[in-house]
Amino acid sequence: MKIAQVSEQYDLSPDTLRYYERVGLLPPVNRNDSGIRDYNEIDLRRVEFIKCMRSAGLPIEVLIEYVGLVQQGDETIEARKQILIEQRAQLAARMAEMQKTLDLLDYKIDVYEKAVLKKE
Amino acid sequence: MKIAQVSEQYDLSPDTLRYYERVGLLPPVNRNDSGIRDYNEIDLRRVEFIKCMRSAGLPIEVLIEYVGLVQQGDETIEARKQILIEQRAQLAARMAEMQKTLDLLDYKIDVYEKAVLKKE
DNA sequence: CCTTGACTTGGAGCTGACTCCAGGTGATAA
DNA sequence: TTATCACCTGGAGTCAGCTCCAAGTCAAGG
Repeated sequence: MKIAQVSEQYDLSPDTLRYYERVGLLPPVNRNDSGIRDYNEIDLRRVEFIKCMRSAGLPIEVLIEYVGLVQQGDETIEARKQILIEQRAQLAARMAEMQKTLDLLDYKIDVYEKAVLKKE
Repeated sequence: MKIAQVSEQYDLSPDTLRYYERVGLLPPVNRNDSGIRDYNEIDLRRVEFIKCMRSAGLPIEVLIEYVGLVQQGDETIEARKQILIEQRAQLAARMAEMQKTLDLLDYKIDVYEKAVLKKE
């Protein structure tokens, strides 16, 4: 699968896909005889994983470390697990913050709604 | 209340507080005779609101627009409400994305946990 | 009187994460 | 054969949101 299709399928620009590869977030993708990237199933699963993690705000640096450990084999399972646990905790903390903001927004919207009704 | 105390109380750097004022996120704070900022109760409530919104990722530009409308009085209540509704929706969407990622992290952590147990 | 320390300003610099661009290659279509 | 098109590369540019800095002011303590 060429980069344009991957780009479309995962809604990531070709530049972003190449950027991910460049910084080591995605291990080098195989090329055809003309040097053009040909993404295989494994690459696609990686792209999907990265997209998911990035969409939740996990930093690229952390993900680079994680995929580096994956490349190194089973010795690194414990280290990988620790990274995920740490990131899970930070993610949960961010979500809790956001929930507070959501509650405040709901409250304020409600107040505005009542103000609008009163004016009418 | 001087900037250092506000900084401490809300865990925002003095530079950040001045930056918020500079870009119009915080209306100009009163100064004492020496030109030093003296935050009053209203300022503090604004700081708290901004901190809350920013911690959930609402863009500064949107918040500037919102506080601008607040300054303009009751005519803008409907517009303000619409901004909050829109931001609430985007926030909820981001949280839903994050929940998916959280679930995937939980699943992966569990898989790693089982892998560790098997090895022992 | 002089120093210290918290404050002021305008402006430059930084970080993370892309995003864009110029210049080049190779396969296909007219 | 020539033009079009998708792809390639290295490197520069962009954006949001701070963060830092130099140079200056002022009040209080020794």
